Amino acid sequence: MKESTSEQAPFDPFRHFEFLTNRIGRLLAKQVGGRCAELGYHFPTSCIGILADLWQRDGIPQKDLAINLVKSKSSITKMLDALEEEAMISRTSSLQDKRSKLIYLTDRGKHFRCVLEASSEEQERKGLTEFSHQEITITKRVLAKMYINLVDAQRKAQHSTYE
Amino acid sequence: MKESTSEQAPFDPFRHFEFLTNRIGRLLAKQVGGRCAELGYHFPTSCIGILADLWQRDGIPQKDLAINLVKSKSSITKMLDALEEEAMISRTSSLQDKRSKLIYLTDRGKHFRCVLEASSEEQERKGLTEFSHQEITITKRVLAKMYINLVDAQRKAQHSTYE
DNA sequence: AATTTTTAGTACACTTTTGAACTAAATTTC
DNA sequence: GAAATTTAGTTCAAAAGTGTACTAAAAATT
Repeated sequence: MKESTSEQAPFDPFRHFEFLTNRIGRLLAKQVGGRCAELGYHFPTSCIGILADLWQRDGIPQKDLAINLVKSKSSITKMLDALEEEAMISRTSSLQDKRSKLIYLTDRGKHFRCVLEASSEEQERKGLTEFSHQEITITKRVLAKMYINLVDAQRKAQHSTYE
Repeated sequence: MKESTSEQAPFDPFRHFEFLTNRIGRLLAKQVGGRCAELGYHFPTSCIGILADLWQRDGIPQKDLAINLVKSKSSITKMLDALEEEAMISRTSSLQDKRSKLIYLTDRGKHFRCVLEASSEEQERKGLTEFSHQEITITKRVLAKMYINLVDAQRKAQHSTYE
């Protein structure tokens, strides 16, 4: 079993979060995007991330979306254009801060949540049969915390002057 | 605790793998990309995924890279152009199958692994202090299996005639 | 063994995403 | 409280990624 040569052990991308999350993220996005297209919703797949944030809390400014979704603010602008086109969201200028625009879901945008959640849960049931409930709970908790930590670091880094 | 109104419970993106993996994937990619740039390597961040696969097994054809990385074959062509430019890999026509090109790491490409792995492990140590060894092991195992299942499904779907 | 079909990779047009420059509003500094 | 700095969002050019059409080779069909 043991190699006594000077050869380096083979690299295992599956042991590294950066590769695992990245690839799984794209694979799942593809799945979700495919299902949405079938259901007749026509906006770029990545826009669903914006809706996810709005389902959690409505009426947030674009800069928050950019930070949470890990996208540039110009990307968010374009994605919102697409979502507005499809009547999923509306932009309203904030009264407190006239620079800022608050993003709200339309009824269509709210309804879409039910559609997606249903198909999403079914997909997850199918895909995660090999794992125990506990394993899945732990995995989600670890990932959720990882995400919060990373986003937080990102948010802070934005304000500091990069060395 | 219980809501007796007809209001829907707030959506929690953190409970869904598609959002968690996608966002964490992009956050980690940003980190890794930043570190590589600092070290003087100048190719698009996503190209590191190609190197990761080659570190695991050298001399594989482009189609395998496309499937494993969840990218189109045209993307892989462009990424390999960039990596070749930076002298990280070389393309060799396969003798068995003259259509196919096998991708090999150069010495520079092999060496880069050590550079990245070192900085990657340090980063992970810092980022995962709150979790037990067991939690991390479970999370990685679940993700690794998820990835294998998803990629496999993808590979099969390619061969079937899409309804 | 000639013809058809499939497969691996490239080329190019098109979409998505980004970075840099810009506008307008808010905040800070003096 | 006027001037300088920072911040939120848009615009536009450029980069990264994809889909379609293509070439050449392999495999399957006849």
